[in-house]
Amino acid sequence: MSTIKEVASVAGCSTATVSRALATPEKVSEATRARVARAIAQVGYTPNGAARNLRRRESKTIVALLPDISNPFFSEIINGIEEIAHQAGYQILIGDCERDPGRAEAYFDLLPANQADGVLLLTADVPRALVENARRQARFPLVMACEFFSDIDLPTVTVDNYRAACQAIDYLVSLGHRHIATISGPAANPICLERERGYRDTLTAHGLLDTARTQAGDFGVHSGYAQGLELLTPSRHRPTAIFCHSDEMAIGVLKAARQLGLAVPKDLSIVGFDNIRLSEYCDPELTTISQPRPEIGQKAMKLLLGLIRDEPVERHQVLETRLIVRQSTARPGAV
Amino acid sequence: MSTIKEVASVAGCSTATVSRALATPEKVSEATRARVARAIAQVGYTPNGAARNLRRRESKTIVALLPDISNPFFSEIINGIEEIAHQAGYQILIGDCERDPGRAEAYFDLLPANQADGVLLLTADVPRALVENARRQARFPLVMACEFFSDIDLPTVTVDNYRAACQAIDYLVSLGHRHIATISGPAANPICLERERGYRDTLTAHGLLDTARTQAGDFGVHSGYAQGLELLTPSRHRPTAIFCHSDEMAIGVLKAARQLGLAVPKDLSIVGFDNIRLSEYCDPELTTISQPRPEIGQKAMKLLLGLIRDEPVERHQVLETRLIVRQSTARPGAV
DNA sequence: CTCCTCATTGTAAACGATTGCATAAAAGGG
DNA sequence: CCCTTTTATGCAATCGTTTACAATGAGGAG
Repeated sequence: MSTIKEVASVAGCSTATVSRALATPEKVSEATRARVARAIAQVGYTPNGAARNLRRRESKTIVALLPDISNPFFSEIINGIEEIAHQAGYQILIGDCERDPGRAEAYFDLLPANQADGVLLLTADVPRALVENARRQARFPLVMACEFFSDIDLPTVTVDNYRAACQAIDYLVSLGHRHIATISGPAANPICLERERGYRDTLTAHGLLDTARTQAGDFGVHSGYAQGLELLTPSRHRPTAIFCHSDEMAIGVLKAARQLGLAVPKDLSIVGFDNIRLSEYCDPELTTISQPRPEIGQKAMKLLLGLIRDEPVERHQVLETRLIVRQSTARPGAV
Repeated sequence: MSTIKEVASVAGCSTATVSRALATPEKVSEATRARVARAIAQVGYTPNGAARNLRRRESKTIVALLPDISNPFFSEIINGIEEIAHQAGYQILIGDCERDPGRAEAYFDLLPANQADGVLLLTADVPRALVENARRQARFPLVMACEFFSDIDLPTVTVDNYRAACQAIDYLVSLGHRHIATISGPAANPICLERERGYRDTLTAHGLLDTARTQAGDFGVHSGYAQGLELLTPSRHRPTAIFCHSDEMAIGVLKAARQLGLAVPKDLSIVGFDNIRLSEYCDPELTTISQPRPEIGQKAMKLLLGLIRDEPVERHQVLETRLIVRQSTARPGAV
């Protein structure tokens, strides 16, 4: 509540000196610095952020836009983001956009309003006009992580979704599976398209393309369950393995299989994606593809900082995934 | 990037009029309002938030402090908070404090810095000095949700943890269980103490107090697993039912039971807490206590808004829980 | 002793909005 | 037609910092 003026008068110096004592202590004499420190403690001074932001024309805040806070997949990415952000003195405003696209716009508007210095976009599901508009502005540091736009070249941090899918499918084929289905995320999602491409290319390489079958979900556990029922309901060609684009959906499939009396992995192998914490605690434990989530967050934040500071940056960073084999996969029919 | 001055000059009026056209349109003539609107569109004006915050002495931002973002339990509460907050034109800064208490302090410091107008505390695990200090300040709107301090009277929104526990234990006793153990959250946590009290009182009421046994976890799935193993490893008095203070821990117990060859619910009944989404997708589906999460968030945010606006408020709000019976509970030994 | 440099501090002008007060014009009342 | 009220607008101070620039004094070089 007290201002820099009061500190200055108590310390017996000008406000400029107080300001410098805080921002650039090396420019202030030892003695003055001490007096200022004492005065600050005495009056209980906290610099007014709004005034500082106004004057400095920066907010030390960045916006992280998520498709869905409640998806546990994102929380560890956020942790990575926060770690780097706080080190650099930035705050994070987390925005959830799932409900309506108006939300996203409100968050983007914080940038010209000097309420945010950059945007970290963790979803491609925002009105593209926003993004295109942003790119046109001179100062609008924007980084995408995890997802991306296939036709707009933005700085990105992603994993190699194509290769990850190839790896999963290769593994299933090597176990002897010949009917491998996929439950993907939203059909138009670029990362899902990449994974789908990996899936189909790998099947093709093994001469199995004609058995390909994909259902689109939404990454959520319920859609996994629903699409799982769809795929597994008795038919001529019931798949013996399902590759899911998220662990949550894989857990949904687990329930569908249980309900239909199919044993996992004996009658059905399942591969998930993300390696969320609970994937080790379901029954059977999930074979899945692990993404380096904290690292994605860290790299994305570092990239954004680079853009904000106008430093040269590596605009496209691709991180490694890892196939983690647990108990939800086996040779078809094996005990 | 353009300022109110440019708008004013284009619209041919003073900055005061532009400001009023935006903030209190009814005080500006129809014609001027239109000219201003056109000018704004023409120069692409967005009001500078920092300047506004400085002048208005408010930030339209509130801080929500969580123990752990990655806990799915909180995300729906956040949704409730956001809903109300956005309606009222507020932004939410989500703070994760788990790692170190310094974090919490940094967030609290935003208030005197005019960077936040209030704090929504979703954890009691912050240095109490912060809270006590906050209470002493004149303007420091602070609301607790879910958790609370037993010895500091702050405005709160909670559920009746005592009654919820009673209900769960009553139900287990009514099924015929005589050895009911508990896996609680952190031992010193007030809500856990409440639940523990409900647990013990109910056992006492049924003359079963001597069979009480509690292990402390940390709400996380791994601690449920570890404490589950502890409780279930063969001994003279293996419990036939376990009441867990979170669904995640219940899922951990499920794994422990599986590993020890115990069938749920035949050999062991399990009751969780929170009714997270995945509780319906594990095997067996979890009997649990549902908390009205979005409503907790909404009520807490409304309460905080009331405090910010200096309106009369209901300082302590208690919401209802509901026991949801699914398949993880049964009569002991029943098929 | 003079001049220059450097370290330290102060002065005052921004930053971009909001708003109390004053003023002018229009409307209403008698 | 004059006086009062209302409506619409402008003027200018203000919010609390930061920072370019100027000023001061001390110390060193010549």
